Amino acid sequence: MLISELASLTGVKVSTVRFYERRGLLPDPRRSEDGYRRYGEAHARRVRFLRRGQELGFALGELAAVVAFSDEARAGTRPEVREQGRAKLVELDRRIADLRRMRGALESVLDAWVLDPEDPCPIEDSLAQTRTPHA
Amino acid sequence: MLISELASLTGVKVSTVRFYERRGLLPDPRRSEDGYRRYGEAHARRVRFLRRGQELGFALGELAAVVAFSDEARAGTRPEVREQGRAKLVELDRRIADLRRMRGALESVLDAWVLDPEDPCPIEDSLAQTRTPHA
DNA sequence: GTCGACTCCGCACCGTGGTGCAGGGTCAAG
DNA sequence: CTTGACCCTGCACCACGGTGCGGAGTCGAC
Repeated sequence: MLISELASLTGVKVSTVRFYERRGLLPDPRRSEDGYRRYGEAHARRVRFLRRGQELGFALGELAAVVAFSDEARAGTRPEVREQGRAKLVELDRRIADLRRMRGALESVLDAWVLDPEDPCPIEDSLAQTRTPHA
Repeated sequence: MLISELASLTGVKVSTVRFYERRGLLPDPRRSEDGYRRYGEAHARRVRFLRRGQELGFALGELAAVVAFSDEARAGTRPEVREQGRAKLVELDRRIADLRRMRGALESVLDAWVLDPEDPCPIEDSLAQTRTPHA
């Protein structure tokens, strides 16, 4: 398929597809005689993955790493790659736990609806543990 | 406390604290005679919330809305505010579900570790449903 | 009273993730 | 053979979320 088809199929703009290609996030497609980019289903999957991953709060750089990792997975199986995968798993767990806590707090605010103005807001509180202040 | 104390307590830079203030994300602190900003625990809670929220993939603008919502909650209880809260809840559920799916996919890749190079990568696939292509 | 560490303000700059435009080519329909 | 809808490249620009710098004032210790 042509670039505009890929774009509309995945809900991104043509310029964004080319941007992903420049950044190496999307493998260079083959070109037809006229120089037009020709895409397949795998490209569409990749673009959807990138979009959704971003919505979930991953940076393009991270997604590039995941993508590289999954390529590695098919190719090789080097142990540091496994390590990275495990680390990502831990991070995902943390993220999920935080979102669940936040969700719970929001729901209880929505339900109970009576707050003492002197108390700290439970939504803010739900994420407020001091964690590694990371530098 | 002074700005640098707040900053180191919450793991952000002094310039970032001032930036949040400019953006209206952090309430203007009272000032001492010399014009220095004086912060309390509530400010620290707010900053931690903003940081963690960002890590979870919320934009500052969204967090500003949540913050405003939680302020509303204490103050008033207008029904459109409730609506927003409900909408946020749905979004959180969606996010959590996606992260769980992604986690599961990553784990199974890590466990099974044998992939047919012809199959689509399960990690990519875990997020690949065509959803509202949003404009 | 001057040193170092802090504060203030304003403004300019940076990386990330796109978006748009100029200037050009391709292609099918009328 | 022109018109419209596509495609190409390169470059400039945008919003977001900060970050740093200059120039100036403040504060505690020596």
